[in-house]
Order: sequence, then C-alpha cells, then structure tokens
Amino acid sequence: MAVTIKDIAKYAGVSVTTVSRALNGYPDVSEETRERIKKIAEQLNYTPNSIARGLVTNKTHTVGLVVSELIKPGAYHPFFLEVLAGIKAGLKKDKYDLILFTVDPESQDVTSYEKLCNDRKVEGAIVEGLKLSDPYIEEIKRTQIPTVLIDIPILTDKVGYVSSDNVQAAFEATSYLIKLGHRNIGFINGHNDAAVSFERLEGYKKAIEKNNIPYKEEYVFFDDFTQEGGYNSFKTLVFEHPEITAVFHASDLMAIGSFKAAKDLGMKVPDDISIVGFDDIELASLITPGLTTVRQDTFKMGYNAAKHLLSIIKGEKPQHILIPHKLVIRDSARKI
Amino acid sequence: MAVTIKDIAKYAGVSVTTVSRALNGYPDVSEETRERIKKIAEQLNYTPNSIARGLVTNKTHTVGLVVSELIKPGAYHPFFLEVLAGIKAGLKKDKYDLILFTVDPESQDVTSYEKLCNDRKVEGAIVEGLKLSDPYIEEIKRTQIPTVLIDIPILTDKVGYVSSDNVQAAFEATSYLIKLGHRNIGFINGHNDAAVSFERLEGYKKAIEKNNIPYKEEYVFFDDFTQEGGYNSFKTLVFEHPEITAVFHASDLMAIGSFKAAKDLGMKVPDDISIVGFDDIELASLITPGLTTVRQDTFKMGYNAAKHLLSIIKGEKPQHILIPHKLVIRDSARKI
DNA sequence: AAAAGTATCCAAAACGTTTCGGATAGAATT
DNA sequence: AATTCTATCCGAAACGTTTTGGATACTTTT
Repeated sequence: MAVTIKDIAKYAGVSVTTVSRALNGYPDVSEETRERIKKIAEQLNYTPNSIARGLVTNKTHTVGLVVSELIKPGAYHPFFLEVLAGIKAGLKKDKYDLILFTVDPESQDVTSYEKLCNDRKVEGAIVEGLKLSDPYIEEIKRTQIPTVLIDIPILTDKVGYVSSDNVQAAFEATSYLIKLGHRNIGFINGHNDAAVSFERLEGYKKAIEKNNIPYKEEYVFFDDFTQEGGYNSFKTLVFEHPEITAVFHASDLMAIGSFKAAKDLGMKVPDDISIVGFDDIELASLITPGLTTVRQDTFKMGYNAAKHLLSIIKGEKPQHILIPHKLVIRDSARKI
Repeated sequence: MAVTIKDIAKYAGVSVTTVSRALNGYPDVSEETRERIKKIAEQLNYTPNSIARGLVTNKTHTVGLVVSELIKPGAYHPFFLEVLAGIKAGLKKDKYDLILFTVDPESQDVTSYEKLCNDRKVEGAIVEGLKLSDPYIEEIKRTQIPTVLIDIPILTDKVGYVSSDNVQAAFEATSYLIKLGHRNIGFINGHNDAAVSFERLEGYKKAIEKNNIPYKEEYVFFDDFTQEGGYNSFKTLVFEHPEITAVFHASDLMAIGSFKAAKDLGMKVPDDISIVGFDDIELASLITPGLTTVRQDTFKMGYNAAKHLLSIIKGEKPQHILIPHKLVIRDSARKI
C-alpha cells in the first residue's frame, strides 16, 4: 500500500500537520525537524497523493487539449503533432499535465464544453480544429474556464487565441507571385467554416488590389483543406480559366492535390503553372518540385498556446498571440 | 460554487447516502425516490466530482500514454497521430481519459516510470517509441502497473504488447522482390536499439535463404529510421555493391531518403534500382513513383493497445497482440 | 515578578464522494 | 400476538491531504 503522510508522521514522531508543513516549505517548522522529515519521506519513498491534494486545493495541475474530429478517418490534422509537441514543451516547466479530449458532433451533443472540462477538473483548455459553426464556439464565447483557441479569433475575459498572421502571410505569398510576373493568379481557399479562410482571402485580395490587378471572384474557389479539395478545384479552375498562370492555396494539402491534378492534365509545375501552398508540412519539401509555401511555426504555436493558457489560469488578461510565419521559396513557382 | 451531493440531499429531503446510492444504481433505493433524486440532480446541473470519487475508490478512470522524445526536433514519429487516434477510439466506450506523458533521457533520470504513473494516479499506461536501451525498459519488466507496449516485445503478468508481425511482413516484402526476379537485394535496416530492426532483419533473411540466395551481411546496413539514414546508407550501399538491383527498407522515411540519394546519383527508380519501404505513411503514395511498401495498420495498433490495456486493468492476462499488415504494391519496384 | 511576544508544535475540520454497518416500519411466518 | 424477515432509508467513517485556529514553552519587555 502506498506510503502516506500518516506513515511519515508516525516514523518521525510528529503530527500529520507538521509533516505537511515541513514538506511544503511552511516557515513555522524548525529546520531540524524539517530535515528529519524530508529524510524519512525519501527513505519511505513517499510521493504525495495528487487526488487527495486536488480535493483539498480544488486544483489538478492538468489542462485539457480539445481536438475536433481527430478520430475521423482522413481528417485534416497535418501539423497536429508539432502543435502537440509545442504544447507539451510549454507546459513542462510548470509541471502541468495534458489530457487529450477528442470530440465530434455526436459527442458534443451529449457533452458540453464546460461539462467536458468539469468532468475531469482540468484547470483550463486549449482548443484546436473547431469550425466556426461548431456548437462549442458559442459556449466558449461565454465560458469562465480559462481557454486558448488555435486559429479561432475569440477574445473574452477568459479566452485568448493564438494564430499566424494569416492576412499578412497570404499577402506575402500572393505578392511573391506578382513579383514573379504573374497577374492571373487563382486562389484555392479552404471551406468557409474556418476563420483562416476569410483571413487568407483578405490577404490575397490586398495583394491583388495593391498591385492594381482587378480582383476576380471567379478566380477564387472554396473547398475542403484536403488533397481532394485541391484536386477538384484545380481542375475546374484551369478548365474555366486557362489564362491563369499561378495558383495560391490555403493549405499544402490542397497544393499537393493541385500537383496531382496538373499532372493528370499533362501540365508541368512550374513550367505551365506555378503553385504556392500554406503551412509547410513535411510533405512540402519532399515532393518534386519542392513546394513554395508559407511556413507556419506550428511548434511555436503550441508552445505559446500552452504558455498563454497558464498565464490566463494565473489570472492574466487573455490576448491574441501572433506567431511569426515565413515564405519558403522552393521550386514550384517560376518567373514569367 | 459547484453543486454537490449535499445540495441534492437537502433539496430532496434525503441523506447524502441515499443520493449517492440513487445516482449509482444501488438496488436498495425505491424507484420513486430514485427518480425524484435524478430529476433534482438534472435540475441543479449536478456533475459528480471526479477528484472526490477518485479519493474514495482509488480509481481515476485515466490511463497514460508515454511517448519518448516527442518534443525533440526531427524525432521519428511518422505515424504517431494515427496510433493516437486509435488509442482514443479504443478508450471511448469505457469512458477512460488519456494523459500524455512525454519523456526523454533527461526527464527519465529524474522520474521513474512508476513515479510518472503514480504521480498522476493513472490506472495503466501505453508506452510507445522506447529504444531497447531505454532505462524504463528494465523497470517495465518488473512493474505492477498495467502496461501495454507498442513494438517492444515484453510480456509479464502485467505487461503486454502490440505489434505487426514484423518477421512475416519483411519476409513478404523481400519475397516480392525475389518474385520480381531480384537476387541482389540490399536491406537498409533501422538502428539496433529497436526491437523491430531485429525482427525485420529476420524476415529479410528468411526470404533470402528460403530462395537459396546466399545471405550477404555486407548487403545489410543499420542506420536511423530517417531520411538521412536512408540517404547515407543507400549511397554507400550502391557504391560498394553496384550489382544490387533492389533495396528493402525498414521504414518509409529511409526509403524516401534512398529515393533522394538515387536521384542525386543519377539513378532512376525503378528503372535502375527497385525500392521498397515499410509503414505506408502518407508520403508513400505521394512521391513519384509511388512507393511499394508494407502497410502497418497504425490506427488499429493504437485501438488494440487501448483495448488490451483496459482488459489488463480489469485483470485479464497480458498477451502479444498481432496487428495485420499488407504489402502495398505501387510503382517503385519493377520486374527484371 | 508579571505581562507580552514568539517559535514551534498540534487537533480537528474540511474537501466530496463511497460504503459499511445499522435503524425502522411494515409484511410475512409461526 | 409474537417473532422473523425485508425493503428502504441513514450516520458516520474513510480516503489523504491542506489549513485554520490554537497550545505551550521559552524569551523579551515592562
């Protein structure tokens, strides 16, 4: 059976109170007594019971990570692993543990966001991968649970968010294509249930309009952030607009889908058409030619989400944390 | 403040005991009283305090997932996401939560495996990504904590493991190359700190020897399961043995590294050399030509690891769970 | 000498639940 | 009618820790 404070008290010939106070650094215990108790605790291999401690303090030293549709086959989570690694790194110093909650529309009908967090007594949560229409969105706007969202722009007394500067990043990517001489630039965007889709569209528009190129709504497609989405949109785009010489995408997977579609149509990248992506997932460097894309620092995104959550838990004011991005120039876009 | 059993007892005019027994389905509460209590609990939005419950029952309904070196940049975790998705799916029905523990040699010096699990009071753990020389390996051989390992062959009273049939899979992949007419087949294996490296080597050998091809130790290289590992080994292998017409790899990443090396050497895949991988990560289908490889069902691996852990927690005997694999024939190996 | 202050210890309540052992009213059996 | 049985309720201990309020012996001040 596990060693408890009571065992140590008995061995040391002091009270449970004195043991608790000695181990927790309270000043009203003599140094001699404190050292004696510490030595005994070590000898007995004592480790505090986090459950009992949690009952008293009402704190669990855990946070949740809520991910939408992780289990769904073929779901879009191309950089979840790096975000996760970043989150763990961000929690490490403060010794917080991470519980993974995977949700989907079915489970969300049964379990509200607050019930999810309360059931497990997490002190806060990071939320990733929600669509704008997700039922948790409205709830999170009102929640008193410290929360940090990734790529979802909600800011309240208890809720902050972390994202890249999607507007600026899309602006830079589109500007790069313009700098290469392209003027007929298509944009294959994500579905309109994602905040980043609107932001990236805004960036694309700004670059187009800044260069006195007329914005053409018919050059912009909306689809799932998947290869299939890219593939299908690309085919329709170049069929309907053969004058297009470059396509910017809201994700690398979409860009890769377009690669495949181009190949199937007998088009060469970048000879016949230039392609630019967004995210810089591992795949981007491995395909031929290497994909020119916007790199999001997903590890840093996770790391900052964790740090920010801990600061909100400690009472600081939530805010929007911007993560730097970088245009990575490989070989999939050429000068015309 | 959160609603407790005491509040419900007061509202219902019964004791705390009766409320607990009513909500937990004990038979010695009348149906009329039970329904009344349930209705009040719902009205007051009561949710049981998992901390208090855990203190009494000494059960937390959580399990740990211990992952080695997730945070380390460039670490090898190409199918972790699917394993994770599988684990979550496996835990869902029994309503167990998952706590993610990331470890590395530094942290393992400070926190033993049992301390890690005890500190958080998880009821068991799944362990992934450990090397054979990992300090936790010896500890896990003796542990009384229900444990399931992934790809690490340890079987005790409390420890089981889940893996593909690496021997058979490697045998089939090598046999396939032989069937295509190859007799000079190289094998770029993983480092010898991984159990699967030995198993895959055994399978390669069995296929070679079964076809009366002399086994040549100099045809076998050991390196990290990374692109760099594949790249470097491939260059040396084909330099020292230009007679080789095919190479089998212990991972897709290594195979992709070899692709790059072949390209840098002016060799065409599969015209000049056939390449076969292992894992079937997403990349495998996306490179050109598509990689012929062994598909591991990583979702099922995670799913079965979780189910098996729950069965060990419930007292069943640990065992070795084999997950089916499949040779996926794409275009990177040709007939000679 | 008496009063006030301080260092160092402790008893017990509290946290919110489960569960053990028991109370009691009514029904069934002798 | 008396005894035994049963359905349905309950008091309080326990889980392992923290923390509040206090006790006591010794020191310092008046």
